[in-house]
Amino acid sequence: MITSVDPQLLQLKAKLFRGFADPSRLSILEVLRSGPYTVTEIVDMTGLSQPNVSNHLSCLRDCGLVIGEQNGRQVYYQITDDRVHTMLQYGEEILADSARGVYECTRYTTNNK
Amino acid sequence: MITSVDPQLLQLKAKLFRGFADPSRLSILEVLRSGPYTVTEIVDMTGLSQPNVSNHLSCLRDCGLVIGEQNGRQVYYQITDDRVHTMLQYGEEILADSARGVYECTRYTTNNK
DNA sequence: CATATATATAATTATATAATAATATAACAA
DNA sequence: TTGTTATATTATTATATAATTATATATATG
Repeated sequence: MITSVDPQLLQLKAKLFRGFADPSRLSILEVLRSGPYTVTEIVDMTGLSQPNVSNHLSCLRDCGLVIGEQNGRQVYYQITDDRVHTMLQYGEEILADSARGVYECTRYTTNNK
Repeated sequence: MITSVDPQLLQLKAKLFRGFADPSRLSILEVLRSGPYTVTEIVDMTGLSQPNVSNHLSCLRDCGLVIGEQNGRQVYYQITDDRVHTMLQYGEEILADSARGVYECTRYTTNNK
């Protein structure tokens, strides 16, 4: 066994990607793709409950994917990093391509049923 | 409520990102970053059990992140798409930066305790 | 053919986590 | 102060999922 990678780093990285790995959090990130919004705005735009949005936002904060800035009693959340945008974009593209891939697969592969 | 995004697409995207969102799968992807390997090789390199690796590989296949090519009784797995490499890379970078960000945060922000 | 090897699958169990309901905190307004 | 709004937190429950054990399948070899 050649465990090449630090288990703690793996845990951290997995946690980071978990930020993207839930439909509710993705819908929040999709909203934030177009700019900063308050929690209430996110609640309205996603249709998720307020505590649910707050919980997911705290998860996204912990993952380092978004930051919240308090302004009076509102908190404006935004995506921290352009790479987050890129990853969301790549996610879409890979999905589109792998859907196409599945289709092509039925034409070109030899050993599937 | 302005549900801007198709829930089914969200599910699919979340599923795609789930591929990256587990330490065991990440360790498999890390192995595959350096090229195609058989299941047995991945088992040896990660220290995970064979059925566990097979299960995770089937998950990664479903997510469209890897493909397996059968060669005799071995199956060589490889990453499907360069964007997968990039996303792994970005994951690392965001992690590094957010760690740095947390540090900088204590110096530059005004409204945190 | 019988046996060994490589991989996959199924069933089970333990754990993690998403959603909900209820409540708390904090900022503002009357 | 009291009430209201915005957000966060906590506890609970239901569900999803990772790991394990055992077994199945499929490919090779003698």
